[in-house]
Amino acid sequence: MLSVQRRARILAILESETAATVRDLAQRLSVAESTIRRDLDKLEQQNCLTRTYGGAICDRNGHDSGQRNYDVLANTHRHNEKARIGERAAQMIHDYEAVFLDSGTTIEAMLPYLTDREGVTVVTCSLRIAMELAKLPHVTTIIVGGQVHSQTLSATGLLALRAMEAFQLHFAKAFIGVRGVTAGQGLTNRVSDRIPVKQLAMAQAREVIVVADGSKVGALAPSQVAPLSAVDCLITDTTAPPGECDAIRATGVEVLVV
Amino acid sequence: MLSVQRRARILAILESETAATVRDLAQRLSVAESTIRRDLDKLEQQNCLTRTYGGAICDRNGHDSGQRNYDVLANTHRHNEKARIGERAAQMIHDYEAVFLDSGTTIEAMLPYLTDREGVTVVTCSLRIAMELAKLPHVTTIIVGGQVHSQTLSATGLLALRAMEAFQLHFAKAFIGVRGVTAGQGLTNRVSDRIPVKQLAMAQAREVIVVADGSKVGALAPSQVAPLSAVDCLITDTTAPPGECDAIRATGVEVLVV
DNA sequence: GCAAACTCGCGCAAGAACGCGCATAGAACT
DNA sequence: AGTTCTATGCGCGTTCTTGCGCGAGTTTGC
Repeated sequence: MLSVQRRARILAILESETAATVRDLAQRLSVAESTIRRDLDKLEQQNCLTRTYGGAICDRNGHDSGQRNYDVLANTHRHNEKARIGERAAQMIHDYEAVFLDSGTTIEAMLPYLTDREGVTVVTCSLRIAMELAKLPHVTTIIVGGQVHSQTLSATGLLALRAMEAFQLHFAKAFIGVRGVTAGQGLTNRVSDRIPVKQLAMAQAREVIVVADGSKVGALAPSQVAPLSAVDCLITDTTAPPGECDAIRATGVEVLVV
Repeated sequence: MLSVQRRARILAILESETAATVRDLAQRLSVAESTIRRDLDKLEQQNCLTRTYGGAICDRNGHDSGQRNYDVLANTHRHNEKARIGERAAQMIHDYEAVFLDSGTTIEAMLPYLTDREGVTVVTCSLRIAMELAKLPHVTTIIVGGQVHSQTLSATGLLALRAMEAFQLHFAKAFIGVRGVTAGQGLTNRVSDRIPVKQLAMAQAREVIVVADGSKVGALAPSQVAPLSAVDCLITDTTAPPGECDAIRATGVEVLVV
């Protein structure tokens, strides 16, 4: 076996098991422990893993590890809810459609359920979503340009608007994530130059679908993104206050509780 | 059997099995190991594969983890050279400058040396570079929009051109990576819709810096990106053929060998 | 807080792979 | 027929990888 192959296997093992000991790797690959140590050193130099005493841990998602920690911390107890919302939202994307995907963890929860789509065109402002989708062979992925927002890793600002205008894109559906949804104030969000991007995407879409976990329903954020009249469908989970769901439904928005 | 037939079989084997040893290839093709080594050298020159100690791995790999493997495996023995090129190139970026960074592993090697810059604006078509740079607080990162190329994870095509035009950006310096640099044919690359993006970035830059490891110097790829007259500086390593370096220097390009 | 067990880094030696020069064989050209 | 050129195989010195042993450093458990 080539040394590069052995290193690739080490990475593969680490990726699937997150961590491994030097001894275990040496046994599984039938080489001396010192060889494994040398391999781990080299791979660490290339930022592929992080060396620890007695083994190594995976660096996969190195760039988004901070974000991922954030995700994990913020959403541990809601993980199942988000996955269900993502699955339901993904069902609304049909083969050969063009859709817009906003940035955000709830939108990202759709990605695992898009692997079998054919001929779908996805436009997104999220670098993370774009990188994930680029793996799928039957999906055309288009990233919106613009200034990169370091927290959300998405394209924002005036340049993003200009890029979207220059692309002259139209979507069958736009999937939007927000911080708050209420019957009275509609969609609200933190003050951010990501808001105009959401607005433009909604304007260019035939159908607007908002995804929001239960904690967002009835919540109010400082800046209004759009009134509910601009929304066709809201997908949320069973932790959403039923009263608010009914009130939103009364404005003509289809509310799906999963 | 003709030598070209044998090389074609080597490529076929590599493509289906990703990697192979010199010994294995010699046995399967019934020739001496030295012959296989010569074949692998030639095929590497043509960027068809990447030589490793004891064998070779395939360059053209499927999507999935192909890119990652390519990065990790292909650059093991060149790691130091690339890092040196990256360091030297990064030195050319000064505080409060606006620069364009192309996609590619050699360009990515610049990133570790940009952590202490102040007020730099970086425009890039590479999702990976954009994600890395977004971590840096004192750097403004702008991603070019467009269709995402799955192998390189970069924005390409007509949409990328439109985005760059809409942004109306100008750069102090553009850092470009290519597959081949020769005194006669200038910059050459694989046929790809990434080429117009490189060309536009070069046109918008006051100074064009090409980064290319030694294997690219004197190498020829099928499609011309630009003549050398469009280039101000070439940064390469000591493995570059000195004769070609001199010939490139004679055309007025500053050649830095690190 | 200390000892035992474990892990690490380093140097060394054996074996594998490499590059290079040279000789041979066949093809192409004169 | 002779010459030149290219491709191939072989031998040899060099370089690289790997495994092992040992002293030093680190973790664990009492």
